[in-house]
Amino acid sequence: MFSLSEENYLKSIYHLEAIHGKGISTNSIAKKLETKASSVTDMIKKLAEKKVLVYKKYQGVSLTVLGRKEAANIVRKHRLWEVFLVDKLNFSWDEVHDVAEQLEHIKSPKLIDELDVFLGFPKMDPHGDPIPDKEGNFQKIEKRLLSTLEENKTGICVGVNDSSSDFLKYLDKNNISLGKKMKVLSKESFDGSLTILIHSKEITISKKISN
Amino acid sequence: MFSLSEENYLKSIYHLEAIHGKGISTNSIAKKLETKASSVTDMIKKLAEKKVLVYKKYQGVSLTVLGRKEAANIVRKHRLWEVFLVDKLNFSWDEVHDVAEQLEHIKSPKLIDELDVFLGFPKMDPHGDPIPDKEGNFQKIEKRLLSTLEENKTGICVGVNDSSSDFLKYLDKNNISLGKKMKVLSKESFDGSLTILIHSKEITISKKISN
DNA sequence: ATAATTTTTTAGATAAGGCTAAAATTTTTT
DNA sequence: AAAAAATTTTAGCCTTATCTAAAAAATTAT
Repeated sequence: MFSLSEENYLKSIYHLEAIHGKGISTNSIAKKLETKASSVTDMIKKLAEKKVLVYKKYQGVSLTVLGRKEAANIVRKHRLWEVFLVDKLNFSWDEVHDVAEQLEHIKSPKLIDELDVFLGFPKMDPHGDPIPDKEGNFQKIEKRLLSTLEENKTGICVGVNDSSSDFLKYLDKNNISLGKKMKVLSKESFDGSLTILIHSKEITISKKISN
Repeated sequence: MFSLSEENYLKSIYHLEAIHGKGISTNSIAKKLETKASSVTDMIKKLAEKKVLVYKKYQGVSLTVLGRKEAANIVRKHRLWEVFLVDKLNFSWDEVHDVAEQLEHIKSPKLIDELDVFLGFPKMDPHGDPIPDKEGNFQKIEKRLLSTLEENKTGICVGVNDSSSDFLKYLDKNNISLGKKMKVLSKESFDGSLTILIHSKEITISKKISN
């Protein structure tokens, strides 16, 4: 069994590996968890003893198969709870993160199985991120940044890269949501800003948004 | 904001006050929480500083208005989650306690409000215990122990005094559930056992069960 | 009313998880 | 290749919530 703190470390390392591959540095974990590198060193030693990751001094860490499965399960719980909050309890997609962050640590296999049934076995969370199954596997769908789409090409919004409340509220205000079609009308090479057509309305968005 | 441990103390003291009135002893709290009296002394000092209870050395504790409201809210959350588990996720009434014990500590006012809406503002949990509103008030319904019912009188099961899995499974096996009518046919004065008519079937139950 | 017993509190220790400051190691620069 | 910089680890300390053992107070029995 893992403590709340151990679970948060596992989850962070899991997310970091998804982006940067194996060999995650102490500092990057510390940054992600908003803690100090020295605390991270202590914890990864403990997690290495528990066989969920491999650690060699000064070399960063990598999850073991066991660790990855454990982490995927926490992510699975997080995302299922997000679906529950949005679909059943009228939360908007910018409100769910903090609550799901708490709910993901509830320990009960039956609870999460039944929640999955109750929600109709969703494959995606409200931000377009995939929900792993119990083995930790999930559908990968082809994704590109809007900023890499060429002029006059059309794409469908399948996810967001940033789940901060501020960003999601911006999208809501501009009527951008999952499943929406959008066409790139023009790209400004000076600052990378983009004019797109969505809902037969033209809007201009910054490079930061399109990324 | 209260820690998980502080919340558990508040809840225990709240339940003890409901049975024994004000002035709850250190030892009784220790027994309820399966901890040591010395730990209780430490914690109640802390809770007294936080103004949720009044404490005088060697005199036991009493909840303040603030403390009672805080505790009632935890109980509210616990019982709403129990309703959710039984009504929506196919849990049986003997399986819900441990999970609700975890869920009751999730912090999000919106979550619990919306859950209340989603469940249709239930007034009772699956064991027949009342669900307090946000102010800590709840419907009191007249209850008597089955063991105090006279011969040839009929009553309706409105709750249970023991929510242990073993007891609830026993009730399931004998088809006893909330709302069931039962008539006392005879009382055995020797051991206090009772023969009752339920579902047009006669069964004999021990004093322990009827209490 | 004094002695024995029970309850409660205090004192000191422990484990988890985090911190700061300093030391060790690795990486980057020159 | 040595010096400088950055990263990582170690050492020692803090807080929270526990515990045990001993002391203090209250209660019960004689």
